[in-house]
Amino acid sequence: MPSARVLTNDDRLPLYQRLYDDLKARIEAGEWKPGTALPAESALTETYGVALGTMRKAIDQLAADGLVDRRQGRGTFVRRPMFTHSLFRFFRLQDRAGHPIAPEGRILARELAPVPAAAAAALGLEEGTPAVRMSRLRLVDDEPILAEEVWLDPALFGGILTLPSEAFGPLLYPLYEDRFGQVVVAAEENLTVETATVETARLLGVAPGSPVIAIERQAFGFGRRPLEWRRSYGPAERFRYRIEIR
Amino acid sequence: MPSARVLTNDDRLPLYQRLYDDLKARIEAGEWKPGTALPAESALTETYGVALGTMRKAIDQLAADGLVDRRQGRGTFVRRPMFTHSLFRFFRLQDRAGHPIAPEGRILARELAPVPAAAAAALGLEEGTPAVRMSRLRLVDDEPILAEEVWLDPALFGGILTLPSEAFGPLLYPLYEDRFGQVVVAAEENLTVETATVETARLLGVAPGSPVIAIERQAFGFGRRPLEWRRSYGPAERFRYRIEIR
DNA sequence: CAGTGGTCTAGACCACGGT
DNA sequence: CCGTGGTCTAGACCACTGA
Repeated sequence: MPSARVLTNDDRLPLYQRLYDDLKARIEAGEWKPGTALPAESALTETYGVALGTMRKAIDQLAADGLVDRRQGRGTFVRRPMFTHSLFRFFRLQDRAGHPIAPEGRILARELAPVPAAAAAALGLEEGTPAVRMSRLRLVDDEPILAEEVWLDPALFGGILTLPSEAFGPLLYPLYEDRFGQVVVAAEENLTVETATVETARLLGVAPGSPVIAIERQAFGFGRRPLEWRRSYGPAERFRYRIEIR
Repeated sequence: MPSARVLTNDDRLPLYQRLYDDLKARIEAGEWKPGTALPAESALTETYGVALGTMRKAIDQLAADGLVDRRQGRGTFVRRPMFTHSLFRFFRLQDRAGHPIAPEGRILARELAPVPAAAAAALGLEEGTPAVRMSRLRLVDDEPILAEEVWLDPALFGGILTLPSEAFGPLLYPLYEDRFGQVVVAAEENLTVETATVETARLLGVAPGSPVIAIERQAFGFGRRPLEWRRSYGPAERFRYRIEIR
């Protein structure tokens, strides 16, 4: 007999909503890790004591919100977030055949530095406290497309300063997981347009004062614990966004 | 007895998909006008001869795609598209209380002019043919937000050149509908970043060469008939876009 | 072949909106 | 009060996946 699960949240809400909330909380608490499968729908209906259709509606909503992927005949899997998101969504990064191009990542600097206000607020640190700062360049065909400044809580990621440079691959988040046990499960990004400073222009190989896209990202772990704050600049002439209305 | 409706499309598709396709086609053909209600779910299940749950899934998808709005106790209504979309989605247009501000529209020029390549391709005209061109400024608190150039097929909208200027309200699409019988039901937009030309800078009240957001929009009527092409420029410093990732 | 998610049905009751 | 969409159930069969 499967262990029953009791919903403790507001019982004025529709049952499928409460199921959604509970499943979402369990995923975000790390009960089922990214890439692994949830219990089968039939198993879940038994543990919660609801009808299949109701459970399906809850899981449909999880899938619509991008928390899980359903694959017929296989199961429902906790999704690994696509953190190359803004890169492919907003920048033209395709080869002649129209295939997406994976950018390279190059660490330019690693140090302990006084954390600026925006990063401090995002990470829950006091402004000016020493924190881990990394400068990083993303390139495609040796052409710079994003100049990044990454800030991390030294209590969690202090060891990153002494890692050998060979430990760094093209992506940072797998490193966070493998070396520091911190899984990035969600993020918020803010896009604005600015003009390139002398330093940013030099890194990106554009003229100072030319327009750049600024992307500020706050990344969260389980339980929405803030893990990372970064600000990236990309050349605005590579930016494009397409929308369909209605 | 309601008149039965037979689905003629691919019967290998799920029933709810075929229902969705058929309902969508009927909406886009103008069988139910924007703002009016569809027949009740129960009536639709009878005319199509399907179960309520199946019909609901089809209508759910219409609602998810933004074609209809469901209102409990009232009905399911064909949606009037929100064409102030990019304005509110990408530009910070709020008063101190956080309420959206409706911009004013001011027509600066109306004329017949040789249609440029991009507009010609969008409207299905030959490049260089005379077409209707309008220059328009959108303002909030007398501050310019968007400088627009609008192109129209003279065969459909030629009469717009001789309308009295009092005929123009804050929005163009109601005018297209009332005066020319053309309903805009969908659009595609492309956002890029450019630097302001002398002319655009003058209209927007910014420095020439400062970054601007360029929005190209192609608007469609019933049956995806191209109705309008426009290019708008807005000051980049008012641009902001926020994304949540998984 | 067994197990998973996908589709479809039939019917009950609820909550809301307008008369 | 009636008609609308909203929620929920119970159960049948299909289609895909991998052993």
